[in-house]
Amino acid sequence: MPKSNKTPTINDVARLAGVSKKTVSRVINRSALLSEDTRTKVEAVIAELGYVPNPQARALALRRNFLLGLLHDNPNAQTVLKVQEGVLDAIRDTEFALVVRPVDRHSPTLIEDIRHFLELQRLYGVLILPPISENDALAELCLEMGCGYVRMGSAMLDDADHMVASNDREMVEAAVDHLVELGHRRIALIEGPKGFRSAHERREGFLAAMARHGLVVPDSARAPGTYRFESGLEAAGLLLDASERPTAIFASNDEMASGAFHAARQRNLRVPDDLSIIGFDDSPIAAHIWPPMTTVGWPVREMGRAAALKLIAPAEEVAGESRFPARLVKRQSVAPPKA
Amino acid sequence: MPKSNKTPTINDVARLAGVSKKTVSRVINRSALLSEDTRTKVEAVIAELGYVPNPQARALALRRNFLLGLLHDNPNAQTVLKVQEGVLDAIRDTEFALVVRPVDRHSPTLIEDIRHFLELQRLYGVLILPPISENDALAELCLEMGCGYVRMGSAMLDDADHMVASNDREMVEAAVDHLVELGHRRIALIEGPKGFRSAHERREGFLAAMARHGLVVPDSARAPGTYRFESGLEAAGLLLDASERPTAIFASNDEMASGAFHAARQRNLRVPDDLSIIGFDDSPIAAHIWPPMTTVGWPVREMGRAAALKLIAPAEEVAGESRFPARLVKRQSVAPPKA
DNA sequence: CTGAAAGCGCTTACAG
DNA sequence: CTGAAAGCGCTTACAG
Repeated sequence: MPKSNKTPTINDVARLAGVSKKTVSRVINRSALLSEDTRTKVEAVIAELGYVPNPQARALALRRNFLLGLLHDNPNAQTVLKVQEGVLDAIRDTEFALVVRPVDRHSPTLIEDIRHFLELQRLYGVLILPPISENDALAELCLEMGCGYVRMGSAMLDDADHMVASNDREMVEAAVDHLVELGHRRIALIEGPKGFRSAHERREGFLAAMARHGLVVPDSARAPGTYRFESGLEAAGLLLDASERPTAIFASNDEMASGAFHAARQRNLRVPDDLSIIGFDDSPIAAHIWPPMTTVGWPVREMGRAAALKLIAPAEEVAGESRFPARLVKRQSVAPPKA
Repeated sequence: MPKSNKTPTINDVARLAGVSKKTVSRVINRSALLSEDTRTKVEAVIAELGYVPNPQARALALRRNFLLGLLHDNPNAQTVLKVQEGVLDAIRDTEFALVVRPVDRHSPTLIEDIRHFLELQRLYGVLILPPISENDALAELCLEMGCGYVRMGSAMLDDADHMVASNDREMVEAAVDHLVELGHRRIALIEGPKGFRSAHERREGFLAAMARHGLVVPDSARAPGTYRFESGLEAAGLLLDASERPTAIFASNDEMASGAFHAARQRNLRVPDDLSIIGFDDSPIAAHIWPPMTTVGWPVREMGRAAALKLIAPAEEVAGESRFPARLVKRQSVAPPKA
């Protein structure tokens, strides 16, 4: 018997099962070349001893850690945390752990920093959140370093094994359809920042739906934003002060939509009576602002879970899914336009 | 010369420097027993080769990983993420990485789950966020497992080496003082959930300040909450429908304060003209709600950084600090009461 | 299908 | 102040 005050090692298992360490190793790693008898016998001893392979030793021998990395540039605290929860759902009761790594997408040494990080930590794989998930050089780096990766984003930027995406474009179309059905014709857009694929997708969805309905979008009905609250406030100000005031605004995310609420209030415009507003993300503020905001919600946690499974259990069914539909969450910031 | 296509190991350094591996190891680990000459020579070779010790190998030999863990029960996404940023500030350019571990404080197997986690991952140390940082059994577990730990919280629950705390009680007193100075007398409290130390501290601060000003707090001026938006809405409803309506409300966090804003609006009460509101946390919603909310902000990121430094560099100056003063962030949800 | 030997890249007693 | 040997707990070729 192994000394009971120490955690058992592969040697203890081998001795008690009467096999070599190598055979125990084969059981741990689910090698196919094993007689059913041997496997059963070894598994019994493993269970009896409560043996768990030491991750540090495996990491050294395999030159690969049992760690998943989360690379992000803090787009939104709530999103990052939900992704973390999703990843945790996937790795619960496995030997994997989650390492987080916030980065600065504007750093000139971004790629080199991450290269060093991957080299040092020898991660099993990384999940990359938008907007840095849109950086192809980063994906190539992972490939080159032999590090698994899955990108999260608003459109399929990579093959299904390396991508988990929402359907932003379609959902914004649906949001515009919703406004048009209620009778809105002058619908304005607050755009996301240049260089963000999600901003691009949402704008294209908006313009496509407007075109489909035969509605024109004058320049005065489009305003740039940065995804930040202040930019939404400013953009909505521009939109609302135009000669042809819109009856509805689609803001490319909830934070900017919140800014639009403020801009409306500053002009004594009531939401939704005088102005309908739709946001995107279904972040907490959408439910907590007054009146509660209609917005597009996407399954962040599920996407995080699926992304992690693609990395650690590609055979599982969920791991095969790459497209995750969002949905329109109807609340009280939308009403028919006043006659 | 080592093969240039491989990352250099301690053997390469030893050979080139003409010393034993052990001596190189001493340099890496900053052993005191080393001649200045040897140290300089070895450091030169390390720099030339760009040698970085392999963390996996060190982890195996030391039975300890160069990983910091973040144990939390998702009190607030923004807070968790800011702590992560603070920790990253501390471990930047070190060999440490940050592992996150959300837990469920209500799980009956909480301690056993964490024990297993610590046993498996052999973390260097963990940072524990409130409210689970208030769990003494958890701290004892860390001690027992030989895992460093630092708790974050609203009061000193442990000695300075294991604690980083804000001064919630004082700050709530300051918030009440502010209201009293403006002329408020009927000030109500929305409490945080039972069992949260922060809720306790904030309530005690509130009551102490009211007593100091000689103001009574009838039962009708205290309402329970859960730190969630909905509970703030409900609690404020109770408070505002009481016969002696308060002219100001202190809510124990911003989320509940946001609920109070809604409750006021539902009753056609204007903030701050008819009702002043102060929250706690300085979360994004405080700045984005209308009107912008006066609240207590605490230095979450700095506290995260200090906590991490206590773990990895106890000698550094910042690592010695344990008390982190919050401050009152004055915005527009507070005004003198109407005559 | 199974095993003995060597190795992953470090550190820990133990000497000297 | 410095080093040779053994060990941390696994896996990888290589045999058989």
